[in-house]
Amino acid sequence: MHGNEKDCCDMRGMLGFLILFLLSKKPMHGQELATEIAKRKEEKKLSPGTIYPALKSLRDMGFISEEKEGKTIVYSLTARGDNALKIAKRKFVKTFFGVFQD
Amino acid sequence: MHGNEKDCCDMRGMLGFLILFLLSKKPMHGQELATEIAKRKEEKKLSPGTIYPALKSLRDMGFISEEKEGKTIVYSLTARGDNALKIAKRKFVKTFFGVFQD
DNA sequence: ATGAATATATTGGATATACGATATATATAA
DNA sequence: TTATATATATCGTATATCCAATATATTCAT
Repeated sequence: MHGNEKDCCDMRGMLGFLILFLLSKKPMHGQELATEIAKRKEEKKLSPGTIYPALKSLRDMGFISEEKEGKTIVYSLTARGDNALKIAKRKFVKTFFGVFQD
Repeated sequence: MHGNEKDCCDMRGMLGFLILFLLSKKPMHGQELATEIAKRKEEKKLSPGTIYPALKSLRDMGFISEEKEGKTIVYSLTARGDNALKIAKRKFVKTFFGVFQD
C-alpha cells in the first residue's frame, strides 16, 4: 500500500481478469488492450513488460488464442477462457457486492 | 497467475479497498472483517498475518481509527478514509465498467 | 486464581504482479 | 532499398500482498 488516496488499492492480480473480460467483448491485440486498460484506469499505458507476460500467461493456461493479422496478433477468448471468466466474474461480483450501488 | 480457473485473478491489492468499503457500511473489529471477507470471497478466513498488517497500514495512512471495546478493537473510517474510499470507488467502477451487467 | 477461548500483533518468507530497459520483427513510407 | 514507426517479446528487479507460525493480551467460566 502506498499511502496516497488514489491508490489505496493497486489492483494487482486483477490484470488477467480484466484482460479476459475485455477480450470477451471484442478480440484485440496487445497494444489495443494496453490502451483500453489505461483509459479505464486513468493511468498511463501499460508497459510491454506488463501486458505481454500477462497475455503469455493467459495463453499458456489456454484461456486465450492468438491469430496473426499482418503486424499484429489478435487475441480471442477460448471456450476455456470464457468459462474461466464466467467463474471469476461470479466470484468478483459476490466479493464486491454493494460497491456499485449509490 | 496459477493456472486454475477459479483464480485467474487473486485480488491482490484489493484488500485495503475492500476493508475501507466494509468499514464504510459498519464499524467492525479485525476478526469480524476477516470473516466477512472470507464469506464474500468464498474462501477460508483471512489469517491474522493478512488482516492485521492491512489494518495497520490503513491506520498509518490515517484512513481508519480504532476504539478499544472490551476484548476487541473496533475500526471506523476517518474522514480521510471516507474520502480515499470515494476516490478509489470511482476509479474501481470506471475500471470494471461493464463487468456487472448481464 | 486458573484455564480456555478469542482477539490482536509480529515476523519471515513465498509468490507473482508490474515496470523499465532492451531486443526483435514486421509493415509502411520515402 | 533504406529508414521509420509500431507491435511483440524477454529479462532483471522492486514491490508488497498474503500466509503460516508464533507470541501476547484480554475476557469469561469454573
